Amino acid sequence: MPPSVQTRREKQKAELRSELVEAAHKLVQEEGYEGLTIRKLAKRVGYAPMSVYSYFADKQDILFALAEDAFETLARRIEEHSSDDPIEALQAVMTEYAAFGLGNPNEYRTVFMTEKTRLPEGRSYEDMEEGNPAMKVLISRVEACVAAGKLQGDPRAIATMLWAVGHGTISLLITFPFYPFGDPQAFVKRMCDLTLATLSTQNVPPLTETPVNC
Amino acid sequence: MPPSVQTRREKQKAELRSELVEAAHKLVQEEGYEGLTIRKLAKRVGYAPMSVYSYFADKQDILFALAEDAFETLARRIEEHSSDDPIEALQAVMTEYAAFGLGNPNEYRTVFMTEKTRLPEGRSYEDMEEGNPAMKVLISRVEACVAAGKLQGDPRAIATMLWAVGHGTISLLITFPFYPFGDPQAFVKRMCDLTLATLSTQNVPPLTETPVNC
DNA sequence: ACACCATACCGTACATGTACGGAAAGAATT
DNA sequence: AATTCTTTCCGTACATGTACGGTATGGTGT
Repeated sequence: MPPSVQTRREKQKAELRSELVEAAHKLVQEEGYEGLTIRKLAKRVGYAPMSVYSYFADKQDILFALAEDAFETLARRIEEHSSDDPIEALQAVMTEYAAFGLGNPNEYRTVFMTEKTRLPEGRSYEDMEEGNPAMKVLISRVEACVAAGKLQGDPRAIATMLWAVGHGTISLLITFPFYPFGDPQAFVKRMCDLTLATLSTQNVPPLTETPVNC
Repeated sequence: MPPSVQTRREKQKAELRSELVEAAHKLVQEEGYEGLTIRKLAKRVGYAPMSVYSYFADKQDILFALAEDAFETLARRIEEHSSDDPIEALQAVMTEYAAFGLGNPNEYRTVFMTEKTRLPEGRSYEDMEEGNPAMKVLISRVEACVAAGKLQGDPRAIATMLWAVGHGTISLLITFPFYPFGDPQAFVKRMCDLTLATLSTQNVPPLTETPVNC
């Protein structure tokens, strides 16, 4: 079908939106995270403050757009760190994930530490999972481990459990920077090893099932 | 020493502070979490809005005071759920901790999911650890397990790792309520079992040390 | 050509957290 | 008793997020 008026308009709207995201990005770079305010952002692109709301539902939405960019960078960085050994490749995911979280605490927080009361704009959780490129890599590398016989069970369940461990570790490190975790990277590695050690010795059933014992 | 003027004043100040906390508590009960505003709170106790700041550094400080109350309740609830078997007693901590987090997401968030840039009022992390009664119980039950030979290694390190796992699990459940974790309690149990299984098979060195293997 | 309407943008207004300086009152010191 | 200091409380002011309604502009249907 030819580019209708409708689609041209949508394209223009998308362009303006990404222009706003870019401006927001610069603002954060220049003035830090809390230097990003709706009014400043609007002034930057020559709009009235309220006009920003034509492109973003609320401020959270802007932060989320920024964070999504960051997570694409993360995914790329993860894919640069791979290995022939599927377990090592999996460990690399955790390591890079942790390095990213510790290096970009604000982005990490907006994506993983603010409640998702509503999924953003009618997406299912699957879209969300596919939407987060980092999570996508995690799952695929878990699948590789399962395929290689290094892990056994349901890949999604394994990935979710790894996610929980990784997230717990990173978010504690971010939230309690003064707590004596020792070297952050070492702590991450320990947690990661701990989890993989057990996961590799047992079959992991899918998540919907309730475990048998007790 | 006799109660000086100084101490009487401090006592009165503390009373007024807890009066404010109580009022805040009622406000939250009546109007929900975001119904708690400085202005409403001040009006409730007959002060001008700014006077609240004589008793609390900022709004976060109020939320924290509320959350501390909640965590004392949690600690009491945990101590009601014990067991002769130290491992079971430890599992009970995790179970109650999870139930609490899922049942009081707001309190959980303010305590464990908002950055602690500064420790509140010159406390060390140890005070903070001692200050959180739930964490205190966790550590003591870990120590019991170590004493009974069910776990081996540094109790603080073990407790911290358990904390990381528990926190990761709970905060994901809170943050992504729509993600298909399956039954929350079952997921928590799985994570807990997973961790304890491995921890029980290996010696856990203190946190300050870096693990030997690469 | 005309009326209609969706869309994009804006102006105003409000509730909120909180910085700042001031006032009042009581304690401490002289 | 007079003065100075400290503590408590407040009034004002500002930046912020955002709700609401208005307006203009350009495309659509008659």
